[in-house]
Amino acid sequence: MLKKQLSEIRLGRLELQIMNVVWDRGRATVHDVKDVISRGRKPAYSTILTMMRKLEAKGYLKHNVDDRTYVYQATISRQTVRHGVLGDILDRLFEGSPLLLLNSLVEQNRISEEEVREIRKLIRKRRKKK
Amino acid sequence: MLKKQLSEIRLGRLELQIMNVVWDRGRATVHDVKDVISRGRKPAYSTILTMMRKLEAKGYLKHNVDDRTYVYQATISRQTVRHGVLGDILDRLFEGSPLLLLNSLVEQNRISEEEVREIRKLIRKRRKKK
DNA sequence: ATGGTAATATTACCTCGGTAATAGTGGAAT
DNA sequence: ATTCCACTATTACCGAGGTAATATTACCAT
Repeated sequence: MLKKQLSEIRLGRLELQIMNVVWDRGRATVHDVKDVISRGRKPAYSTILTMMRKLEAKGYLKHNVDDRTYVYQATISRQTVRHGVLGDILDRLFEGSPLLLLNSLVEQNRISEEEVREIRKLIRKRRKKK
Repeated sequence: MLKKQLSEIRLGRLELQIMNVVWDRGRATVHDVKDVISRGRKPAYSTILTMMRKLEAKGYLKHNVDDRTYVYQATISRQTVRHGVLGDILDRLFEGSPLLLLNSLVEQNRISEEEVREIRKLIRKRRKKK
């Protein structure tokens, strides 16, 4: 498979914001993205345009022309990027150990008993599917 | 406190490798780091040197001179960086939801019943400490 | 046909991580 | 005193993410 190594997926802040909008909406124009993105200092239309072209050049987006307007869609799934990025920081910052990562989440009070119950559910569901 | 926002911590691949060596050893010279880092195309001594100077300029390292040689130490803890980076991708890629992140780990088969048991232990331990 | 409008295309620049060659410096050995 | 050695300091460059002004294009309305 020609599929790019997951660990090679690297997206900057703005790139990821753009991808998030496209993922959320399924399809999005430059204007759509510009309208959604608001973060203090909002990027200009031409900035978004440039970045979306670059994302397309990198193969993360593709576009169709609809009435003279480019409508972009993602060619890589959110899940794929999530897995790639997570695996990457797992390796680089947590010695490849999910437990260390989990521990960090616990220390930040981001996991409580409730989340633990949910995880168990997820695991059981997964086991059944297999 | 003047403490920099955690979400602003951004370390490149090589920077993180260097920090990892310094964290592991407590203190390290440029040579120490160079000796430890080996990743296919190994960086030149002067590359490590430059990066360590930059890390010091950014406030992540400091040095003492020992017999004419710079001995570096970290000024930011591994835990702090872990929390910062994790919080960052949590916000940017997982809608701030630890559960979505957990789900991603489960999908990658990085969490099984065993890890779940460990997490529960961690949480209980944490609760007791408080 | 022509001018306005709404889109994309082009171009240029900044910052930063990464890379490394080369220059400088100062103690040690002869 | 001179050379060598082992460091650090300086300098320069590349690629990529980010930023945006400006140019171009092409439809549409008059």
